[in-house]
Amino acid sequence: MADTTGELTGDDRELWERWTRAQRLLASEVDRRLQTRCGVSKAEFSVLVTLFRAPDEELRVVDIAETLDWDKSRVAHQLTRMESRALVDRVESGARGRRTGVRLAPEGRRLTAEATAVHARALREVFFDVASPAQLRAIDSWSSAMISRAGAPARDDDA
Amino acid sequence: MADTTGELTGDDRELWERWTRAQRLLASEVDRRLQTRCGVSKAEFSVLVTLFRAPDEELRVVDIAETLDWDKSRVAHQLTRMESRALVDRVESGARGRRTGVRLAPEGRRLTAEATAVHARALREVFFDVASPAQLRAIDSWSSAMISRAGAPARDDDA
DNA sequence: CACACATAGTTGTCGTATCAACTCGTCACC
DNA sequence: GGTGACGAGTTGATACGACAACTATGTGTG
Repeated sequence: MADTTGELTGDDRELWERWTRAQRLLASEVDRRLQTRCGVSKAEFSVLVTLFRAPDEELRVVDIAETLDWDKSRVAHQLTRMESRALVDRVESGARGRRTGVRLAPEGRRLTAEATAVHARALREVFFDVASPAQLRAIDSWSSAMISRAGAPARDDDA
Repeated sequence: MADTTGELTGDDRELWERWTRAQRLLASEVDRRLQTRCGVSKAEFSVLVTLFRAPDEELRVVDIAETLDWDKSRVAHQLTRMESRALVDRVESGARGRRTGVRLAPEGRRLTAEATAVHARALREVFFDVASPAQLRAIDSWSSAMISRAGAPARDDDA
């Protein structure tokens, strides 16, 4: 609230830079572990977990897009790649009238279990066991405020 | 600290998802403002600010790469695009022996000033004026801990 | 039944990020 | 003074994400 131009103090600027840098370090460390230990990208993991949580492990493209807050074409492209890796199957629905569905393939289910464990362990080691309870509370309350302020819905990646 | 597998509690998982979502909302809002109000992408802005802060507004590709923690080829590609927009010039150094340098072009300098103001105002409105002082302190202390834990150097984008 | 219209999904294009290969100049050493 | 290693920079291949155009499958109304 210094002035009317929205300028920042040097301290503010440094805080912002530290914070974005810390976020980036954390995210890339988690991604790196997923990639090197399971051969799964963050995007793939997001899709796998979303499907895994769904009833019958089946969803429509649009459901995945809404859950992850992705563009539907991004989902389609991603599914094409994952289908070629035999992680998911595009099925002729049957259930919901006549639309197509996407299901976890056996290999996808196996990978999901493996990656979920790696992901959880990574989060604990590089985040939850590093931050103090007070820091976690502050981060969480800020997150909630930010989200409710934006009003938006979806959930996104990083199960 | 539940067990030896690194599993997370449901609360932890929700906290993590809220937090990554909040980060994403904040970052995309700032990026969106930069893009729509100045026609500058986050990557372009990072390069502009890095050059602007440098002595003589001139750096080598490698300096930019280290400062932003980018791959040098990413910098080269980015500079090619920005050069075609007349935001930067590749100069025949002169100073440092015979290597090439990168300088802010006049249009780049103008844009930097404009974008810096927009960026600062955006940060104030969507971040500093939203978070409480206590939250900011906690976020900052966590960031510092995270960075020193990683030991890493560079500074990255988002001036 | 036909027509328009909405919804779901795919495809193509472009800009961007990563990786590896390549060029070119500098320097050390024989 | 050649030659080989190294550092700096560029380029090309490939993958990914955003956006828009297109296809195909409902749904509604005359």
